[in-house]
Amino acid sequence: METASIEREFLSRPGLEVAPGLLGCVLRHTTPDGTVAVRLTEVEAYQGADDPGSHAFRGRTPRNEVMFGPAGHLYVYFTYGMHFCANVVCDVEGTATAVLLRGGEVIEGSALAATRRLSARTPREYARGPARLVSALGLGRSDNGADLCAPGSPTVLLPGAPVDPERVRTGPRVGVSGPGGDGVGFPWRFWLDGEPTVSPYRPHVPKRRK
DNA sequence: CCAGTGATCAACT
DNA sequence: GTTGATCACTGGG
Repeated sequence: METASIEREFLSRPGLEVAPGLLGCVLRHTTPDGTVAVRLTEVEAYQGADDPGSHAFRGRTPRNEVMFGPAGHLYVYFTYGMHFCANVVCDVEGTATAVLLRGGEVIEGSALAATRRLSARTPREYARGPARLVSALGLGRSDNGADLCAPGSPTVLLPGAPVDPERVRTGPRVGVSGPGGDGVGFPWRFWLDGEPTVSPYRPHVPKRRK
């Protein structure tokens, strides 16, 4: 029997509560080219209206629409003119919180991931970083809104081997200022200690005007 | 270190 | 309708 996906009920809570529980879980995506699965080793929580770092901070727009929908769907966005990143939408419908998938280990479809990540020098780099993870899985704009909890979905979130709570580490979010970023406020980034697929920390850099 | 690349959105005409 | 700043990043020096 096929392994059942993570239950939507588990995800229907604030992203901050859900995030550490996603470590060790598996995101699997199937396309005509084949299947790649990634075991999550690094995630970040994003809140809604009271989180300046969140895409949902300024309210509902066409881009962040799926963040406001029910839990268990994928929020995929395009950034820096060339990259996609993916979040698991959390919380109840109308409340936009989510968890950014920042890093993971490819545990299935390594050969296919390699063809999608030509610049990677070692397999650990296939999904080390949010845009790399999306690229390795073969996700894109058309996967925005995909249901991760539906039986038979080509994009599915599965439970993984249990994680030792002692290995869960927390810290500020990457590339985000204010609450939950820099050293300020809350540690909204979660990762598994000792995993080589956790992306390097980079502080937020304010852009200078020309 | 820093350039690339284009969608997005607020602030304007 | 247009402008301009910003951007939850990556790869190459």
